[in-house]
Amino acid sequence: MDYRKCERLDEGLIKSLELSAPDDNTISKMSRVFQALQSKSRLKILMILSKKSMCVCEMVYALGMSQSAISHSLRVLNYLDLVRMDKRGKYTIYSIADEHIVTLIDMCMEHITEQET
Amino acid sequence: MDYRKCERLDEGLIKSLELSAPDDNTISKMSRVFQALQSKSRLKILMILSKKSMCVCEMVYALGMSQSAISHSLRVLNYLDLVRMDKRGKYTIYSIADEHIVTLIDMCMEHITEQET
DNA sequence: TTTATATATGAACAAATGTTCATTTATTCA
DNA sequence: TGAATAAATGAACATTTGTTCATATATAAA
Repeated sequence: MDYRKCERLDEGLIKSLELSAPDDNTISKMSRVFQALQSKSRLKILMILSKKSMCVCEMVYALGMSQSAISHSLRVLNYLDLVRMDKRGKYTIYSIADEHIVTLIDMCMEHITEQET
Repeated sequence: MDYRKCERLDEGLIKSLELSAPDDNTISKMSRVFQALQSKSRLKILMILSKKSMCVCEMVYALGMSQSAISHSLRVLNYLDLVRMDKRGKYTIYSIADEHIVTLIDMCMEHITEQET
């Protein structure tokens, strides 16, 4: 099937939309960020960190997850600059990297809750 | 190892944070939304739909993806209320469900671009 | 030093995902 | 009606993912 036959298709218009689209590299980075937010564990970590910066021990207690699982999750979050880490002696204190992350999560929450009505 | 021994841990404080945390069902739904946004294909679809509502044919042309891949992607996006579908004759016109989605994507983009500086 | 605590990481494995290919359903028009 | 176009879907497959378990590293305290 040749979908270029579609009578709705305005090739010129679409071409101009393509030009204003973000490049593939940007899309890849965005995809990786959403990929990080897609895990329930990592979401829970970000949500609790948005209320209070914490060391790993505190998260183990607060989230009821294993230390290993939390550390692995934090590594991903840190790699994508979603959390910041601050090593103080034997503790590593994690915190939310910036307010965009909080907004991102809030928008998603609002989307969910509005859908319910 | 018993992480409750951590001297930083304030069990009362953490308990109060747990109480204000969203329930597991909400987290699951959010996770599914981010999961949907994590695919490059679906991101591209949402981004182009944010500029113009389109039928599937137009997207095939604009995104250079197969009709099947696009349809499968749209099914996921529709299931999660990220896009709206409007059947008009033999065409199905898809559009962005609400402005939260656009904000969500914009926040992510801003996060990416700020990180680069 | 030795011991305890805090965190990071590697390997491995089940589970989930995205695409392709083939086919089906739906709609329009001749 | 039959042919053409538009869209949806099922099966199958390789790939990616998140956790667990075991272990390593780092720091502090005794």
